[in-house]
Amino acid sequence: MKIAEVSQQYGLSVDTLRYYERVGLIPPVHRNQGGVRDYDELDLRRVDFIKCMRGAGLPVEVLIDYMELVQQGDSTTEARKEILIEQRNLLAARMEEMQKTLDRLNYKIEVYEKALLKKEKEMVQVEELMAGD
Amino acid sequence: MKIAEVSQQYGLSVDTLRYYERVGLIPPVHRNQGGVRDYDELDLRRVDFIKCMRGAGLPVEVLIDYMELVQQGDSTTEARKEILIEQRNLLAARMEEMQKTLDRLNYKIEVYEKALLKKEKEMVQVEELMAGD
DNA sequence: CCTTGACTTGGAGTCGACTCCAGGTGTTAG
DNA sequence: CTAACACCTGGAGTCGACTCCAAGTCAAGG
Repeated sequence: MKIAEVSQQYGLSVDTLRYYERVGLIPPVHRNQGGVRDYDELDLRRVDFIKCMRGAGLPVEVLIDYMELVQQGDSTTEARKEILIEQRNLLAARMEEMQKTLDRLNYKIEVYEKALLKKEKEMVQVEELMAGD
Repeated sequence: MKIAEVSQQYGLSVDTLRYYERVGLIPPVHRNQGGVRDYDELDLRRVDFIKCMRGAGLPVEVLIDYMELVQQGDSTTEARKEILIEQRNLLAARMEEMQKTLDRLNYKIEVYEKALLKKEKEMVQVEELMAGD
């Protein structure tokens, strides 16, 4: 699969895909004779993983470290697990914070809704008054 | 309350507090005779609100627009509500994405845990073999 | 009176994460 | 044979959100 198609499928720009590879977020992608990237199954799974992790805000640097360990093989399993655990905990913490913000937004929206309803009622009253009945 | 204390209490740097005010995220804070900021109750509530919203990743620009509407008074209630609804929806969407990532991280961590356990068992077996009993 | 320390401003610098560009190559269609 | 097109590279530019700095002011203590 060539880069344009991958870009389409995963919603990442071709620039971003090349950038990810350049900085080591994704190990060198398979190329055809002409030097053109031709993503295989494994490459795609990596793109998917990185897209997912980046989408949740995990820092590029951390993911680079992680992918480097993956490349180094079985001896790094423990270290990799530690990275994932730390990032999982950070992510959970961020989500809790966001939940509080979400609650606060919902509350404020409710308040606005009530205020708008009240305003509307008043308008009706004014109309009635002006209509004189 | 002076800026250093606000910074302490809310965990925002004094630079950030001044920056927020400069760009209009927080309306001009009350000053004492010497021109030194002296945050009152209302200022603090605004700091708290902005800190909360920024903490969840709402863009500074959107919040500036929102705060501007707040300053403009009651006629902007509807518009403000619309902003909050949109941001609430975006936030909820981001949280869903993050939940998927969280699940994926948890799954991967489990896999690593199992792999490490297996490795350990093998080590024990090797030890037993080498001990010869 | 002078120093110290917390404050002020305007403006420049940094950081993370892309995003864009110029100039070059390789394959396919006319 | 050449034009069009999708790809390539290295490097520069952009963007959002701070963060830092120099130079100045003011209030309190020695």
